[in-house]
Amino acid sequence: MSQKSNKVTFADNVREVVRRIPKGHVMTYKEVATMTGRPNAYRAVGNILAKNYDPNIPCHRVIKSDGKTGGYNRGRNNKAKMLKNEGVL
DNA sequence: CGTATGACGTGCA
DNA sequence: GTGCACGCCATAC
Repeated sequence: MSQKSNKVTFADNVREVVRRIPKGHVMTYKEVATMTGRPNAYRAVGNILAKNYDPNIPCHRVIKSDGKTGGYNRGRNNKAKMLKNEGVL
């Protein structure tokens, strides 16, 4: 645990948090930022995901505070559709 | 080290 | 209700 010699950067934290999001649940960038400890760094959160979106990370479960899907793969793909497919209204 | 960028958020007109 | 501009944080170059 605890990252000893491993440098945990904001990106690592964000990825971990996003990966912890259960199916049928979505979080806003601000929420994720708050979970990482930087409630005002929602900007960095989007930046991290934007540059380091992994296939194991449901970044599509991360939406905007407006309830909009925001973006996924540098685009909009069918984020809203896939979310609905998972059980997110 | 400084600048630029980015999948955002909020406020105001 | 919609559109524009500014602000914030971290990473990359």
